[in-house]
Amino acid sequence: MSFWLLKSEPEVFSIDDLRSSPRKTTCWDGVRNYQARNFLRAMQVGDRAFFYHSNCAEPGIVGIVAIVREAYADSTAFDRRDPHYDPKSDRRHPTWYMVDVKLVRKLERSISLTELKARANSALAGLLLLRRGNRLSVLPVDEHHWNRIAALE
DNA sequence: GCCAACGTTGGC
DNA sequence: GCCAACGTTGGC
Repeated sequence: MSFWLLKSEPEVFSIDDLRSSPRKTTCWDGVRNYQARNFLRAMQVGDRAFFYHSNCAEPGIVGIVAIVREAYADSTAFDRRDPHYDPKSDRRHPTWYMVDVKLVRKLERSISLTELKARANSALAGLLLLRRGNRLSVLPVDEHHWNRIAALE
């Protein structure tokens, strides 16, 4: 089992939106960065991911999700009217992929980016989320980092 | 709203 | 292949 972190802007899709989704499941579409896409394709059913709120008043980890369907073609890339439309992606050889994720639970207490940063030089040294200039919306998380973060809740 | 960081595009 | 211009991300 591998561990990941998925960013979402809460004004676009929040942890509460996921909680109120049918079967508390959603497809994680719209990823248009090759490195992030490669991480999506490496995900396996049963993997866990932190749900992270970005670009908001208090960025941080707000929940835990499970991967419930492995990577498949992101259909929004084929839809001319979709903001994530990409004419370079074709149905036979898709450029972009998505996975399905299901809510495991919303954290009782969010873990803010500030809190994570406070441990950037100790318990969470090397955490990719804290790397300078990091903008990837899909990131792997080492198991020992996962455990240390989970212990902060 | 600002701006640093980074990815992509396209001319050459 | 280089690199300037441009667009996006995301913290603040």
